[in-house]
Amino acid sequence: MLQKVKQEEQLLLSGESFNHPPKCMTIEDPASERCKNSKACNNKLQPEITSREIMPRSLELNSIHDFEVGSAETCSGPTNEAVSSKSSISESCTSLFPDFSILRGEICLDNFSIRELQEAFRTTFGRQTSVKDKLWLKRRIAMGLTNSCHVPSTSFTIKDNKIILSEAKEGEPERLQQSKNEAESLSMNIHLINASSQDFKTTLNNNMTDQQLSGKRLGLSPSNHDVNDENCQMEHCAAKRMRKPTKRYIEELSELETRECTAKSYSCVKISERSHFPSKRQIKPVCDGKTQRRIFSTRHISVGGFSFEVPYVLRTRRRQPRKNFVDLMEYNPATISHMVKAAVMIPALEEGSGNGSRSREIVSVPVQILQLSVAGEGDVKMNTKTLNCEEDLDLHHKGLDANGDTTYGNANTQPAPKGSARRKHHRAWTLCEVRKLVDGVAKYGAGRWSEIRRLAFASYSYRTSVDLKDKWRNLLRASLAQYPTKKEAKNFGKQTSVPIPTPILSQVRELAKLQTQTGIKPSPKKFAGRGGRPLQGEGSGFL
DNA sequence: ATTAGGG
DNA sequence: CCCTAAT
Repeated sequence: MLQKVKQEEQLLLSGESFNHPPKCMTIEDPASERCKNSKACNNKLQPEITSREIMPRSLELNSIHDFEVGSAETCSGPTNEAVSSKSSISESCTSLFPDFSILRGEICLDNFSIRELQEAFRTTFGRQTSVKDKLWLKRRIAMGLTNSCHVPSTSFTIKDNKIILSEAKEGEPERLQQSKNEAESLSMNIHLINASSQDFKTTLNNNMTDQQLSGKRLGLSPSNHDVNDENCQMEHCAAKRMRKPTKRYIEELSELETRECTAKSYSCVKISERSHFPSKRQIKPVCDGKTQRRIFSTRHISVGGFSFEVPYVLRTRRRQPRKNFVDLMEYNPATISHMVKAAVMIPALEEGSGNGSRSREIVSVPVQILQLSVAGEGDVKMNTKTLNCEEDLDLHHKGLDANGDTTYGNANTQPAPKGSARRKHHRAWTLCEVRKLVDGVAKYGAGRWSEIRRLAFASYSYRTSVDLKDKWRNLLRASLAQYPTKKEAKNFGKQTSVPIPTPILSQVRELAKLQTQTGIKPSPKKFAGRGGRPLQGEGSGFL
């Protein structure tokens, strides 16, 4: 019986044109025999649909509803431009009954040739497509028509991987009450593979006709494992409410898209063309002036209505995506010349926010003037003018120190985006800082890092207590390691970082010894090296 | 949030 | 410096 019906349907389909109502071909129940003739079906449908005109527009207006109402009112009216503008499809749209063929998604689109599908795609999305994949086109069109559809469903359920449409007669309001038997009669052979199909468990809004339902369902059932990534994105955008993507998500997306865009000649532009944002993916490689090698590149991505600029470098970072060119510049100073503008325009995110969030107790905030001067082939010298840096005068001759100290400090006039992660790749410890640290340890004791930071590092907002602890550990190591070898003189000239003066190291040793003695922490083996070598100024009174 | 410790 | 566990 079923076969028979289907065969009939096939026949009808082959004979009929696109405006064949899908309901008639999906009917599996003998109860639907009344619809054997598609014309009859359509004729029946018409009064019902026109009666829908009174459907309140304000009631959950979405694209589909708009569309439906428009179709119902006047078939070629201005409201349903999607229909009326279709070249081949619109032919079937007479003034007598609305054309729901488009809404029928796969079923009716099945009959389209690729060219027609492309045309439909064009009128749906307002742009051309060169895709020849029929399936893809169908799904795209259906998706486009159901995009952002909210599916307020009250009259169909899912059962046995089928969407069971609850509908009594065509368009009767009491279809909500109809018998299950009748409901089964209209069950669609739509398999919802997606686990989210449970979401459809609710029933559809009773304002919808079965045709509309079928259209929606076709659009919404993400049952195809499409290979196309962008298509999947599109689907998700349409099927779910988008949530603001997390940083991690952006990163991963970045990774994915990088692969995608490098592997094949990407055609991803077309996704976002209709977006509100100018979010055509832009690839902006930054090349080294000399080697012309790509160092990094960024491009815009738009996810769920949010536009981001994501450097490809992010792929290598597992967290805390780099937002700041400064970070990159630290590693690729040669690229600075290409990014001076960016460097000037981009605020120092980390310090800006760090100051605000972490150190309220800042007594004196050094005001700096950041000057970028491009010299030669990308060699940039950072000149920081520190107006208020106490006790650092002895270091000013070292560009590195001054640089590491406050270069990216508080000079930003732009508001620092909040929540920007503290990302300090490398900020060399200045002698000043080391002294302060040692002083703090001497005063407050090792281990009370937060206190030291608060009291002794008030003006160094970028040093956290963890930093202090780490530095102290390193100092300790250095002091212990360096002491027996006594070859610090050799390292002195080579080290790029600040060579820690011997007195300080000795002092560190002393302090360490002291700490262990008074010690909360019994770890004598660490400081097994006998501490006695007397040095100038080594006494604890010095700092 | 702070600290300690491994990486 | 980063990360994480422990507190």
